Amino acid sequence: MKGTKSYHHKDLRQALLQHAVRLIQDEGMKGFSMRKLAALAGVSHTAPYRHFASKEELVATLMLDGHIRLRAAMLAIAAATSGRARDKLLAMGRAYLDFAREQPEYISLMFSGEGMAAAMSVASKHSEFFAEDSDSFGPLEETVRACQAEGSLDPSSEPGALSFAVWSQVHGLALLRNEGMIRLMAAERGHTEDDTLNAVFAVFSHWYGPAGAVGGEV
Amino acid sequence: MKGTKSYHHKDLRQALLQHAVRLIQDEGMKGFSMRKLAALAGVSHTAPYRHFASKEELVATLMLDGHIRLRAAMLAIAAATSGRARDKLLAMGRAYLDFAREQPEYISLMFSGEGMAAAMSVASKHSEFFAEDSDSFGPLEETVRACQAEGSLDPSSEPGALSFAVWSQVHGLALLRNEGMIRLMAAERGHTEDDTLNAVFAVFSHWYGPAGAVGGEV
DNA sequence: AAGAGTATGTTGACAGCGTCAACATTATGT
DNA sequence: ACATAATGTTGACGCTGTCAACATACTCTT
Repeated sequence: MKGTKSYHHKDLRQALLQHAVRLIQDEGMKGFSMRKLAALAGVSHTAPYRHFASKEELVATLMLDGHIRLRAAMLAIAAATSGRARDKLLAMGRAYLDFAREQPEYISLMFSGEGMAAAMSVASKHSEFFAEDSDSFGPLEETVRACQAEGSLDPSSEPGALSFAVWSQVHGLALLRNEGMIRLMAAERGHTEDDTLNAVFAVFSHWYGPAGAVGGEV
Repeated sequence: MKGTKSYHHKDLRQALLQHAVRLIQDEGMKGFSMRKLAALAGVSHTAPYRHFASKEELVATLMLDGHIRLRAAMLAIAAATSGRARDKLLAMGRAYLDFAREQPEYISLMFSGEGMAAAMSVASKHSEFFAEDSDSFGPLEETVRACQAEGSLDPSSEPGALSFAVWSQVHGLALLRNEGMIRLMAAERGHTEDDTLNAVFAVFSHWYGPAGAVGGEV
């Protein structure tokens, strides 16, 4: 076999995406460059342009990938959680936070400035962006509806707005954590970050419904 | 007078910061460069380095500035709102959203990646960062405590966690809006962005307390 | 008032960046 | 087998952040 790996790489593209994730996690968005990426993959500095029209498009692809993973993680935890929809919803929130913690650069890329702008400008050309399987909001909304049906979330609220409210708080919490705000505040008060997160989550779950026991940890 | 403006500018620094805000709002973080900024201020491309050690430090300064403004806006609206603490809290949330809308680049700079990283690395050298008057969280927490005292927020929750929960949701909502998520979703459902925002806010206020009328608009 | 010292601004250079054009090599379909 | 497309390389361009060396203007001591 030997795999004469000169010239044709077959398949780059995938290798580039993988290396990109690692590069971003190692050096942050600041230190991420096409040329480093190319070097990492062992190709010359313009080879990536045979697979991505621009850095923007590569980043957008990465972002789409992140949404697919996030959606998958939330669906998985929802399926694995037996019991009331309310428990599923809280578990999904935890999954969101976990994802944000384990792949901080992914999340900040998916939602913050660069990624979103890139995705928007690319989505107008390639319609496969924003396909169903990258929709990480849909599953959340479904679960919210289920909560309303079982009475653990106010049935009189409009489901879309309610879902957005839930998304907002877990998204906000995830970002504030990623930005170090929680660690900062927790330290000032002599708490651990995890304790603070759990306390905030308890507040959420207290808001959500007529209560009941809440399990799980961050 | 004539103002022979050659050489000494007196005072650059301030002029640079002002031009920076406009530049960022015009071209976004992507198109913001030290050299453009210098050109805008009518000085040569390294002049800014007499006032800021690096681009990072300039951005961090801008971010600090944003926090000061945000805090001021929230304090102002709180002072201008008469009535229950609960109304003050909601008004502060609106102010947060307004600030995020009017200065989207400011907010995304203040909280997202670049700004935060810059601030952290600069804060270790210049201790005036994170002074009291840039603390936009403190006033929020105070109001939350007042809400607990008057009974419009659950008194049994730990005030810090409760405040964080409130911050998380308004912060998340602001960012999701800035990233275009709300416009996207609202459009899909045939609503306006403002209607959606109001609906989400209604959910928040419904969660917050034993209810009561909620006024104001986005 | 004179001159020293400092604060501020300029010029020129450097490496690294994203991207384009021209060219080289390999894979594929007939 | 050969034409053609797909993929990779080399070299160049203008832009970026930042450094070193130099120029000019303000300020303070005497």
